[in-house]
Amino acid sequence: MATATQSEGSPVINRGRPRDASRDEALRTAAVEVMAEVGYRALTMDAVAARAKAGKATIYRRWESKLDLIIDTCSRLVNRNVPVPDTGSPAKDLRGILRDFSGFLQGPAGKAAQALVGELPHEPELATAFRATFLAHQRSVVLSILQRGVDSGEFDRSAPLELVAEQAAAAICYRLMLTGESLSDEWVDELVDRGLLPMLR
Amino acid sequence: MATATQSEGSPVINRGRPRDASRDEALRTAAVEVMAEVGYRALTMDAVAARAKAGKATIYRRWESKLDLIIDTCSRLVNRNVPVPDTGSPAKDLRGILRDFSGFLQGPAGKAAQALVGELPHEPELATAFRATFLAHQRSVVLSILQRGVDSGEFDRSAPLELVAEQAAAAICYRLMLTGESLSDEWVDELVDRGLLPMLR
Amino acid sequence: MATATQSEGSPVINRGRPRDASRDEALRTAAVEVMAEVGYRALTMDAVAARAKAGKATIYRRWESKLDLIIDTCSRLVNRNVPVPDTGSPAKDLRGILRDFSGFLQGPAGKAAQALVGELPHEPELATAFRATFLAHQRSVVLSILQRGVDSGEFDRSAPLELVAEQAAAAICYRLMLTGESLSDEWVDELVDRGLLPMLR
Amino acid sequence: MATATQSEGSPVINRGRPRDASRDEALRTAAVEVMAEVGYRALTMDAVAARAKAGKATIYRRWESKLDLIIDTCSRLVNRNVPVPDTGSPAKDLRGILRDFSGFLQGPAGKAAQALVGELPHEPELATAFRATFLAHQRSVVLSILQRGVDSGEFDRSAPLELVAEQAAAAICYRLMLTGESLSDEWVDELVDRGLLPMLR
DNA sequence: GATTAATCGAGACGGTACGTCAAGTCTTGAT
DNA sequence: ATCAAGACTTGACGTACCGTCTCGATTAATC
Repeated sequence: MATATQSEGSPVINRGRPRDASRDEALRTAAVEVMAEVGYRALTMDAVAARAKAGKATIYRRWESKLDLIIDTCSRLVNRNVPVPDTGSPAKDLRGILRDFSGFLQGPAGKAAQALVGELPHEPELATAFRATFLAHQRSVVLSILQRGVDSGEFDRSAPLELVAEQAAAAICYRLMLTGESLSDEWVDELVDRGLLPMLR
Repeated sequence: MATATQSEGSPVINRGRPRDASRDEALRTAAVEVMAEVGYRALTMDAVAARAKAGKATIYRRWESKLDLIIDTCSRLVNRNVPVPDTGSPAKDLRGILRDFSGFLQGPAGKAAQALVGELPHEPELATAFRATFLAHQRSVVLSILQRGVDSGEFDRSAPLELVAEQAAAAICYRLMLTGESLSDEWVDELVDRGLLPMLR
Repeated sequence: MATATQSEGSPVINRGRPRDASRDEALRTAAVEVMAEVGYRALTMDAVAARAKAGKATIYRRWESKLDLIIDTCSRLVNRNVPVPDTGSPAKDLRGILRDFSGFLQGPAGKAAQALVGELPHEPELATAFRATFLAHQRSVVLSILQRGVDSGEFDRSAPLELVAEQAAAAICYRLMLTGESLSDEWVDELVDRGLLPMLR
Repeated sequence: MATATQSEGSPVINRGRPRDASRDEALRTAAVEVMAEVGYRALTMDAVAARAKAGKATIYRRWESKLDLIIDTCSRLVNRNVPVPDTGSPAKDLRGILRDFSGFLQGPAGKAAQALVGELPHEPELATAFRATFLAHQRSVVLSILQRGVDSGEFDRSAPLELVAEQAAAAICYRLMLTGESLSDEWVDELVDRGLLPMLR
């Protein structure tokens, strides 16, 4: 999988005109816009290039394929700095972080994620990257909150934390991608109170 | 959305050679086979036509597009007669039906469903059909089992049945489509025992 | 090559519904009309069938192919009864018959003939039929007039009659099909007086 | 009608990769070959593309249609440098140039020309181009020889030169396209001696 | 300051699939 | 057996997109 900028400290000195970093930005922006408008399937490299007023070669110099472009673009959307709430109440923190995720996923990142799901079974690299970026971070954050609850004695020591984290993510993704219903704060609260907390005793 | 055979009792007399129903069958079979081999993205109408020894026009006479063909084909896969278990133990029934769903979704139908998810946001008709076929039936079956449990007093009267049914579907879909982990019977049992039953008291 | 009506005195008695002869007429009329409107290339069997309110099978029961239909249809246009003029003056008769041919060829028959020319090299049967119908009759009529002139002593005994007849036909076809200029009576007269008569002394 | 290469001195600067002129050549060569093998009707763009190892888009970038491709290709065949004979004897020159034309038209160019004739009535642009390329040059060359004969006093001053030139072309085209007889040198000589020279006194 | 080499936008290139259309055959119910 | 209607297979059509390539023109680091 290609990356937009070579980050290894190569001993080879770079001769010639260096890449214009502003093109990276313009291309990723264009990709997100086109993706949001027409979806993954109907997104064409020509359209992205045209929107960014770039040549197609400029795209392929940075990313190996349409899929690669989209994965990289979406990853950057996801890898933002989420301030993990720590109010002293794990239940409250859980509601907080899931509200945050829900809100975030109702934006372009959610649409992008959904567009990629259909490609996962036949694109192993994509699947790996997708799980590493979209799923892993969310999961670890939720798990840390759950663990904090166990440590403080608020949650049962023998509660299936992994399963709870998975159920939290599953509920959000199901609504987002399958039923298409909105991820309102009220719904998140009900999910936590009546769906997740019972699993934690 | 096109349907392969007009079923309404139309007052218009049917003139000309009627559609060859065996072609419907052959085309749907070919579509499933090709889909299973190469996935949705790489499935081509030419390939389906060739496999069914049919002309492309014969496909387009029945379905408007590749998507339409796949939706219809998959819907028929899903709408099978699931014998709803009734052992007297709602918990057992729940495990049974979810095991059944899980097994079924690990076959071609599951792959097909996943392939369609990415198209939902930009294809309202597809979304409607998808939810009506893939989701609604599963949901109603689960709900009927839950209700039986409430009626028999085994489940709490105030339990959030809708939410439980949603969580059951969400868990399965999340594993199937997002994490890609297998839907083993053991996992289903754990899901029911530690994820769903706690929500029912 | 098929003919529209079986003319051989077959001993086989005809069972079942006999062919509707009025359909022959309707189909030929439709063929001429469509041909005149869009030309040979763009003429479709569906269009002819639709115009004649007939089924395609009804056409193919009578003619083997599109080409066959057109050849047969055009032949009937050409094989009309031309009253060969005989005024006592062979030169006058020549002008008369060529004026007649010219006028006739500016109608649908001329368009049809032109449409067929492009097909001749790769359709030997068509070529044979074309020459037998479109060319042979015209030629024999002209030749008979020329011979009459020789017999009466008005034309030279050693004149190349075949060549003259060919030049007459060539001139008309060239204008009709190649240059597209009109075949006016004045032009025909000039052709005869300054082109053909000098060849006859 | 499209032309393969823009030749006007356009003020617009040429951006992007320029057309590969060698593809023009390869495509025209392929077109002539396929045309010679199967004729105009059976010539397919796919066949031409395959023979030239080109994509279909590369053809359609240069020519609007099959017809356009063939017209352009044939025009180049026709527009060769014919050395107009000048032996001092206009009659001899006339025989020479008509022998040359005849020989040339029995090759691929003649077949191509014939294929196009049937399209002329319904394709005004084609007709114009056809007349400008196939007919005009031939005609002017013949006329120049005739004029030379008039100037030298060998041909009558009041001879209908235009008509003679037209008859010459008509005779050749008629044999080539209509009767299909061969354009032998003997026949050309007879045409000149007994058909054309008598018109010139 | 001149040279060098990789960049840039633009768009042509071979290839593949698309969805449409026509030719000629076959199948229905009705006459 | 005929008729109109229209479904059927086959195969070409002209378009669109992918990923590569080639052009003239920048642009920065090296010489």
